[in-house]
Amino acid sequence: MKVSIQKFDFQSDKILSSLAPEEQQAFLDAAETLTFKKGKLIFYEGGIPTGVFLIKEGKAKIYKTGLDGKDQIFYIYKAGDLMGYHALLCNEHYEDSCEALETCDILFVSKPDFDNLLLKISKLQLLLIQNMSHEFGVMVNTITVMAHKPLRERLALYLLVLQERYRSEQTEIILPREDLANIVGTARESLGRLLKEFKEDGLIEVDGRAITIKQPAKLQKVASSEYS
Amino acid sequence: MKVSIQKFDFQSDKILSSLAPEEQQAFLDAAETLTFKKGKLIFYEGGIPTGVFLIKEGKAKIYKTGLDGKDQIFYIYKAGDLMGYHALLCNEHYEDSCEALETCDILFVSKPDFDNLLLKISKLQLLLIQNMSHEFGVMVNTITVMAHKPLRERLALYLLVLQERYRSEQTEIILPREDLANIVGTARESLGRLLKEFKEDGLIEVDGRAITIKQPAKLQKVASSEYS
DNA sequence: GTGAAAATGTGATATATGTTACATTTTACT
DNA sequence: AGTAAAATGTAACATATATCACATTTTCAC
Repeated sequence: MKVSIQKFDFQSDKILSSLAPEEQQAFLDAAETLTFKKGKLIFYEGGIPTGVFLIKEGKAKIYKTGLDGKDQIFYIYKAGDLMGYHALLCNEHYEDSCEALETCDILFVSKPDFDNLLLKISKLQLLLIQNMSHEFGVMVNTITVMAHKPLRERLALYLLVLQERYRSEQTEIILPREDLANIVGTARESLGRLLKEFKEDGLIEVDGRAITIKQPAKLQKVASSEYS
Repeated sequence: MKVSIQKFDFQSDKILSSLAPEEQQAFLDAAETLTFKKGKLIFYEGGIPTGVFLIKEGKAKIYKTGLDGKDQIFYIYKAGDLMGYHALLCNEHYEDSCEALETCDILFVSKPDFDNLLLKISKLQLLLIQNMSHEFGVMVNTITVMAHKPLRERLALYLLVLQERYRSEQTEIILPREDLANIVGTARESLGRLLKEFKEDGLIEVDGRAITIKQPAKLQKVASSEYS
């Protein structure tokens, strides 16, 4: 059975984009713009949430550092995505950290202002509910993949997922090997070996850090445990 | 660093129990009672949600079947827990399946009735938001554990988690080995071997299917990568 | 209670992936 | 542009865990 890529997409751009123009404007009015340079932390595990973040420009990774010091990356947010609202909404400390992968322009709305928006824009609560219940399904799929799929299939799958997420902006996947390894859940060295194999099989093309998918259909098959 | 058990608990009993008595009554009034015998499916992956479920009596597992035919269990729900609302709320098909682990008495509220409750009980939306954002953190932790922790630590952790969840009703963990393996994310045989080790080390006691934790503190250490 | 079916225990074996160590290349800062 | 620091490639090796095959026990239905 084919694995569907959309089942790994949070659709975090849908919350804001589903609001009416004047409601979106209310959000913009409440926001201030912050800039995070590459490598800077936007929020971090254990920290206390003070608001929500909307990426205007750039990409950021959400991850968690395990006891062994290795990171697990759950998601790469891109321009248009709303993020950092989970811990805020349940009044808990952040369970995860968020780091800018490149220079990011970010709209920040403080907790009081966001609470205000929640009251003023009745639809917003419903959109959050819809989005988080969708995210739950994504997490369920992610856990299944991590726990059961062998590395080769995980890599094939996540290459497709990343490609899809980057598609609107660029055709290649540009990401440090270590980050890619931490998405797929493996060691940097094992990742390298497999990338080489994929390259030799003509599934992808590699140019330094940039990975281009050449045969998505075949990659799909690998991701779905159907390889010759 | 110590792994905290509560970070793996959905707190799915909190939604209903946080409502005022008359609001809870409204829920009860909208519900009908269904009984599922052991092994029966309450809902299943790919199915279309028609309502939500509250367990009155019994336990149920939420799981997903991988392409390889092996199940991954995410959660064991028990009496008092509300479940099955994610797919309903985002208008998607179920991503997971739910099966009764023992005979379950379940309160079912149909989608139209639940929508009604959402309108009538303003607090309910907020409680759902709070709960799902909390669940997100649990999922984040679960993925990290699955991707990074070795089997021994995962088993120690989940024994503690299960013990905590069962605590109010019984002191032992009673679960088929296969289910336990599918929670921890391993093969039945590997699980068996490790249980034997734990038993020999005096960490647990095993009597047929029943597992009793004898040294929770030591198990904690194993779960936290601190074993001698 | 009894027997068939299911679940569990056990041991041998295979293998995927992590680990270690180091050479080489690329990146990014001044 | 030059250089130190970071990232990546490579190979040998170690090992945790899956797999397979089968004996044994337990469970459950009749």
